[in-house]
Amino acid sequence: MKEGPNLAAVAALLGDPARANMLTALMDGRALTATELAHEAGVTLQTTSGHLARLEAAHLLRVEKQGRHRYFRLSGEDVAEVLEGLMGLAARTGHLRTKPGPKDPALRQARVCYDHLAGDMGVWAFDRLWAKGLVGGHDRHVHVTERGRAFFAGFGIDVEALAQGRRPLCRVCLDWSERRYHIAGAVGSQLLRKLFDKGWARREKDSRVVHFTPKGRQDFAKLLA
Amino acid sequence: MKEGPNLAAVAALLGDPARANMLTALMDGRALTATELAHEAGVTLQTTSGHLARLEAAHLLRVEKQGRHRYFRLSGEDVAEVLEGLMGLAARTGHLRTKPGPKDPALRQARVCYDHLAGDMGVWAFDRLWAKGLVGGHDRHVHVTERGRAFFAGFGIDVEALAQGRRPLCRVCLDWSERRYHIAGAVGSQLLRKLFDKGWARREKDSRVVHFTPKGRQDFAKLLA
DNA sequence: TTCATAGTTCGGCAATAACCGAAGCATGCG
DNA sequence: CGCATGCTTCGGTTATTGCCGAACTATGAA
Repeated sequence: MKEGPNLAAVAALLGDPARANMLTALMDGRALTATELAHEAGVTLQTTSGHLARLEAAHLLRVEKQGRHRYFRLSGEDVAEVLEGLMGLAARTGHLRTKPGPKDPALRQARVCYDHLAGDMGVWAFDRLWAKGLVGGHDRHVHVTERGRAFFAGFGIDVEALAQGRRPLCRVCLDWSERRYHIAGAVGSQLLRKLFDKGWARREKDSRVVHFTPKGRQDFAKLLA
Repeated sequence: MKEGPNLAAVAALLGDPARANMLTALMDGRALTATELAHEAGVTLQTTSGHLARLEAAHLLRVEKQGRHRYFRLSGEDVAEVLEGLMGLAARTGHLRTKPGPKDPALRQARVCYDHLAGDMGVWAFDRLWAKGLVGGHDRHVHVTERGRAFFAGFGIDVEALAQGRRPLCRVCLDWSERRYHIAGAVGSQLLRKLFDKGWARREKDSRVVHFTPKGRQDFAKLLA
């Protein structure tokens, strides 16, 4: 009758508005304190505390103690991926939160997803990497090609070194606004970092929105032309 | 504070055990009736009805009406993908369920659906009829062609006579094990009857299972070759 | 028409759990 | 030390919602 793991328990955790708000706030990969998350969720601190305990028990969050603060962050990229997927389903049903807020277009254009680039720009970048034969594979199993290694090296990303880490080198992540894949994994993470380092883009404060400078956009386009 | 679509509403839908069981049962892409889903979920039909209405309203399910049955299926691959992702998170926490149960292979191969042939054999027969140009049309509106009339006459089925009756001459029926169409309607009914009359197949007692004799299978294959 | 099956709607009950106030620890600072 | 801050635990209230029995509608078969 029933097959596979019990998804209901996890989904129920994500299904509470307060918890969902907290997780959404953590989608950008930052670590936030319980007090900050309480504010995000719009509930009192003691309520938040209970929620966070449950999320941590389910291994959806990791916590880092630091003095009298406790910093919470998503436990991994896979959590962010599922959250993005759920947003995709929600967006499809027209269940937009309220109306598309003022930040919505910016969010659709470029945003942080965990620690890599999402939105229109993220999907475009993945498309170009693929078209240029810098990443390859089929379905969702993606890898960096030989030519890709050279390309990333030229961009200041040492793929060989990343490959030593435990983290999957290259993954894809489904984009809720574009309904297509963008690049994730260690390479995706480094790619976004380089965009910031080079001054091509910067993060909006307290938001997932990523702003490209005019020149940055131009250079990025040229890079992947 | 809040960015992006409201994932809580969708996640809450997936977070109920009964609904999660229904969705899990639909994960393989088949279409199931409300009664079957009620059984899967372990709740009564009226409870199921409410759940299905909500899932459909959220566009997580699509429904196909067929006679007095309503066949539900996942609305798309993206839904299945999110469910998979949630199972992944659940599995990570060690929330495994009971083992998968054994299926009934005979039922999948050939069975009675009302009064016509379903299962692997039923879908195969419809494919052949279609490929040979004996039935035609598009989408779900199917009719017997001129050549088809001659073919069925040769098999002992008088299409002209059947056309006099109130019952639709030729319909298609969605197959739950193959999740494709097989032939139904008056012609489908007569076809199955002829299979029994000719001794090519027989019904298992108190079951929907249909057993073909070796010779019957051979002759049927030759007929539609 | 009459009967059977598939599914929906309605109403009330019961269990869950989200919420907050208040009190209790723990850490850091002066 | 005393005090403030960050967070957790406890208890009781409240709102939600999942559930089923019963009655109702719709389709099909005889």
